[in-house]
Amino acid sequence: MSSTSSCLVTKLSHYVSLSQADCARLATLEKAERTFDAGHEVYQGGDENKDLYVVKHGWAFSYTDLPDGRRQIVKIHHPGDIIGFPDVALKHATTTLRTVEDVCLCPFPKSSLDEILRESPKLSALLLSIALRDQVVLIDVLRAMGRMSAQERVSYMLLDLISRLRITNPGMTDTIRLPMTQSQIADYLGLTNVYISKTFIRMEEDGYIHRDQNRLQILREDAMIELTDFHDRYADMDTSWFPQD
Amino acid sequence: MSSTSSCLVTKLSHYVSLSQADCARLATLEKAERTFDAGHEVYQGGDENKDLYVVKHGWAFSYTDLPDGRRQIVKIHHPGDIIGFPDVALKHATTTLRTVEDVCLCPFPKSSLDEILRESPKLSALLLSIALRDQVVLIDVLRAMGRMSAQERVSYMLLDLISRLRITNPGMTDTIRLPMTQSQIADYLGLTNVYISKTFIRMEEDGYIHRDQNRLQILREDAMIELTDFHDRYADMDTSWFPQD
DNA sequence: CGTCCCTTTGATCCATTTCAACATTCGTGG
DNA sequence: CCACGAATGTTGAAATGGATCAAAGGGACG
Repeated sequence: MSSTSSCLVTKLSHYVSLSQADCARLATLEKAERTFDAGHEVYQGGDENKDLYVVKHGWAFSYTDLPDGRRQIVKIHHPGDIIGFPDVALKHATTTLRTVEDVCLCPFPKSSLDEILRESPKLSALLLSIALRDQVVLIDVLRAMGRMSAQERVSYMLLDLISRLRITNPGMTDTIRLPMTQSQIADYLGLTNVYISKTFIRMEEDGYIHRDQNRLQILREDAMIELTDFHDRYADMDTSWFPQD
Repeated sequence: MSSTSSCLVTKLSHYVSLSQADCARLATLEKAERTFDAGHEVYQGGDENKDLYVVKHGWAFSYTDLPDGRRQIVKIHHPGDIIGFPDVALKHATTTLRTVEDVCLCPFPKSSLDEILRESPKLSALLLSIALRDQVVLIDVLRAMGRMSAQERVSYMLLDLISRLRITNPGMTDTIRLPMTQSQIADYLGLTNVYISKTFIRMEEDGYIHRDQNRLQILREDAMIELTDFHDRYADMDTSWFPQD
């Protein structure tokens, strides 16, 4: 299995150069493979926490429901992402994982982390950094949810998505495929499907975006960056303090 | 320096038993000590990221502002907490740190983490778990901000605070000291100070809470837990997969 | 005892929700 | 290849939770 076949290695080596041994360690995480249809629930909140997953292709998301049915999507997963990482700290899954489209996932057991922590300080530092960077991103989302209007939130979401996709896909320009429904976008941004529709229409009229099928073009990225005070958290991390192998 | 003098050791050994060597490693993080007056800004978002801090006593919080002044408080820090952990992944601080009252902090350099990652797999696993658990907590906050009413958010905040304080303070019953102003609570919950006032009054009338000076008693904890579908993320973590020293 | 900060109160306003109907797209089987 | 039904998106009217604004109380502290 060559390292180029692994989205995870692609994503992680964007930040720091990895030894052969470390690449091999990561590759073993993607040994197993399972495919799921669109709209399938892979595991549910409350389930015992057995596996983590690396996304090979397709989009998925994690969500929680309140008892009365209100739903909050907390994370959108793309190829190369590790799913279920936060739940490693706890005995039971805190979210439900649902596919957006047909998806291929690579499950691996929590205990694989044990080996990494014992044998590769550098990879440990990288995993820790990813976890901490994801915290920063969650904080950005929190800021959006707590203090931004609908249009600002939508803008923030689009900027975040395109920044993430650019990491593994450097050829990307200003157009993204957006396979999620407006109801799902609403559940991610803490709004309603109706208001997402109205906001998209408004943003299109105002020349911020252009929609065509499920493709979305960002026309005024700079204006949206200013509107939301957006910071790209993905482009680079501080790896200067990492232990050397 | 005995281990009982360290809030950090107290907090961490709640989850897993630590070797003498590991306790000593943690204790060195708390060697230095600085005190700050109430309402002081210790560092600002955008500053170069040099130190982390362990809280020795007093409350503080981290926040970000939008360019037009809207503020979001993203984390409230208590004794034993590590401040600035998420920013380790990045070169610059993403939030500003402000004290709520007189505070004593122990600064230590990022590079101390390097030593821990190289020398103690178990402590590395614990730090990683803390980071991941904090992600779960942020997800809970996100759910509250995205989908809960004002009264539910206030309830969630109070339950979260009391759960955290119970870790280092097992004698705690149902009454907490709440040194934050209503404006600060509003900035944490994505509301306004006016509406926080109205919500507190309503909750007091309805018999959920009782206020006296800056002490707050939770009268109907069970009802509030049900109202918010609250889960305690602090009481225990899954340490079963940790490497042994 | 005056000043400043915090909390409370009430009136009014507005962004978003809710509800309901209608339009469009898409997948599926006949 | 078309017809159908289900899911998704759009539209408009009415309702509402929380924001905004402004003024008045209350407490702590010099």
